[in-house]
Amino acid sequence: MKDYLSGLNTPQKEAVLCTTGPILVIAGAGSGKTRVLTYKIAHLINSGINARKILALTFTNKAAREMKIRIAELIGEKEASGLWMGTFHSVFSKILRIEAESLGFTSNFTIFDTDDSKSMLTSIIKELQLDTQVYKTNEIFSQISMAKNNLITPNAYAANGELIEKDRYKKRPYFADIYLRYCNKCKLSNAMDFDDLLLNTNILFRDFPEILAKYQNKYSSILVDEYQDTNFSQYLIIKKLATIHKNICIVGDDSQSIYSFRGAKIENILNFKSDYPQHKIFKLEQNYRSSQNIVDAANSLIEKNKNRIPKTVFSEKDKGEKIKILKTFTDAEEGYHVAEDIINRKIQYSFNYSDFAILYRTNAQSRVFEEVFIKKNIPYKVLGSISFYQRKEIKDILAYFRLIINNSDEQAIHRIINYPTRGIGETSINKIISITNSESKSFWEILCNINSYDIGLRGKAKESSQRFIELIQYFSAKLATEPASEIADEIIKKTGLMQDLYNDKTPEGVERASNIDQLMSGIQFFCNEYTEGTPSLDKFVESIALLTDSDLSEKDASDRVTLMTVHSSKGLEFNNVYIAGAEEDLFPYYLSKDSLSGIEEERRLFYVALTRACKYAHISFAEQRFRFGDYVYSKPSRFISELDSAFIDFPSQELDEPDFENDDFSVELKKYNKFQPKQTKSFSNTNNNTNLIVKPIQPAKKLIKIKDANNKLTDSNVEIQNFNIGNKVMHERFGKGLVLFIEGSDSNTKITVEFEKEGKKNLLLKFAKLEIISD
DNA sequence: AACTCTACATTTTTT
DNA sequence: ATGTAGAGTT
Repeated sequence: MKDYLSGLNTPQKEAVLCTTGPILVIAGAGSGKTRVLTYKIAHLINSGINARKILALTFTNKAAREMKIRIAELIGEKEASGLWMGTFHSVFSKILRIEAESLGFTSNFTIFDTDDSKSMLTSIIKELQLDTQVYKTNEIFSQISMAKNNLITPNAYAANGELIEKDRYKKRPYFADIYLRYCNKCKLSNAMDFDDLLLNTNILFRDFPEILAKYQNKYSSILVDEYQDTNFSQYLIIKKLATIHKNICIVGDDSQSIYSFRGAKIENILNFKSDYPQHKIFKLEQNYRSSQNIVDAANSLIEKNKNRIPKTVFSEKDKGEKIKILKTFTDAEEGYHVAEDIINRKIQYSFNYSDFAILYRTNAQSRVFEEVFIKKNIPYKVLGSISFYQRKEIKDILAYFRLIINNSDEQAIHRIINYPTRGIGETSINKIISITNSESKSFWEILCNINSYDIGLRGKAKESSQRFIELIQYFSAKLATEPASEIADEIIKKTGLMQDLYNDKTPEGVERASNIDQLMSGIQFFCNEYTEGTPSLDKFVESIALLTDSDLSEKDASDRVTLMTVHSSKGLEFNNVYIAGAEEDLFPYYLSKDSLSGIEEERRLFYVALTRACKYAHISFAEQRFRFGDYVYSKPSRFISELDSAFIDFPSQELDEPDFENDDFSVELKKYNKFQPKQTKSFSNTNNNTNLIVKPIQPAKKLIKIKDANNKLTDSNVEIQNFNIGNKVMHERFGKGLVLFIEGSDSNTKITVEFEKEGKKNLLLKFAKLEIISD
């Protein structure tokens, strides 16, 4: 056994050695949080606690895996083997499989992924004949998700007058019906979505005290990582499990709470103290990752947040370089200069490409970097592109697997009942669905008893559905005895899927075929590694249901620059970090700007981005960015000016008053020659088709008002955000409209203007063509 | 059932 | 710009 305490500083050591009672570890960025957690678990086991009695919850599979390995290294594989460590979803899905019967599920229940949930919702909305423009699948989905994460079941929802009233106000009075129907369908499918894994755990613990007691006694120590990102549902599970022993250790950093859009409640960590009055707090404030400059700058930013636990993160590393701020004219140029900077630094300081990361707010921003990296021959990898398991060909095969494991899985049936084509068309499927609804039976059940119901399927459809059932049953019978690899092999042969794909010689077809190969070898690998009995297909599907993309693309050890969103960078570190697109409306993102909590979360996000850097941080923003097919002008992010200027390297006068009106466009335009005013574009997204007209009022320094087709000043619900023009322009509010001062332009100048229509944020970036008409 | 056309929206995503 | 979903066409 290693001396695992010697490598820890005082607060770390104290946190590790304190093994009983409620413990809150506030772990600043880079303060050795994972280290404390792993050492603490090792210490618990060393001090005689059976690993089986320890429950350690993480937020990613990756974090769980890495920690397990490190614990095994510390205390030996055997001692660590019984440890319950995993994500909330994986741990509680295991418990739910054990206890499934109590809730009316069977242990082979399917886990619906987001796509399954959404497509089920889409079909429900259509069945109820609701307006898809009002009942948008994505919005309904996230509303259901939020309800579930706050433990509001469909019945509780329907009984809650306030919620019902809100829906009525939002013109969506049927939301509760959709929600109820969705839950019923999931149940009929013997399926749970991601949120159900947590919700049903709560229901299980609420309705079956003896089951709750079993697990309360089982886990004598509970540890939770990334507590700031737990939602209410997770919070309550932990709270319930910890009531007996009260040995609960939560680790987190309120400053890094960036997942509220998924229901995470920063209050969980802020309220820990009042939840457990007898708690102890340990603050890890020494940052071992970043230079002083970076830590100090990040502190100066995060201090602007009101809602936080006070702490002072410090670094004892070198002062390091100041944070460099780069302003460019276009996004393309931003990419160019960043690439140059990477090349220079790589040579100057002998860095590897893998020492560099580019962090951005939105995935769409990766493009410009990819383009320039290709041109300049810089190797790179983009994280967070389409997931392997999201691909159609993979999902199709997985649907076969899922249906074989769980015949009730309606989403799986929909996917494959007519793939490959069997002549069971939409009409037949719709007939069955309507019976499914009236009889409250699963799709499969109806299909199996096709003669008992008045379905009216004609000869061919009936015959092929019979053969389809037999095919699935044939495989279902083999589940328990045959290894996954053999069944999978037979499936793709018997169904003709393989044939289809290998016959397709288009580049896409070849790629699809290779993806199938990859899946197959993945299954083979799973079977080879499996040690506890038969590596059956259901075990395989279970093992991948809760995986994400980042769990797969780990092994790539090649030397590349990493491109990813700030969100996915959490927990990682790089010697050189480039934060790109530090512009208002992009970072902070415009949809997050209307509330203080939104802005604070964006600020935390920026804080996370900055604190990924060990030695060097670089922030860039472009004045003009190609977005949604048009050029968009933006101002530098407020977060740049919030950074204490002592730690940054940027001409101060530009920083103080970042406003683009004062820039000389004509010079820039000449220099870059990239600016092309839009020729024509109608205000396409409005119903009333207003033609806006710009009218000069003064001849010398032209004062221009925006008027509508009736020659009236535009009313206040059209707000001009920004504009493009080939001349120097200034603008200011003028009553209901907006006044543009255009210097030296003649009356034929075309200009484009961005609008935001009240209540319709998604119109923010739509352009309208304006004409200048003379008096 | 496969194809083409059109309208539309456009964040972040540990599970 | 780009991707997708739904409608319409062959």
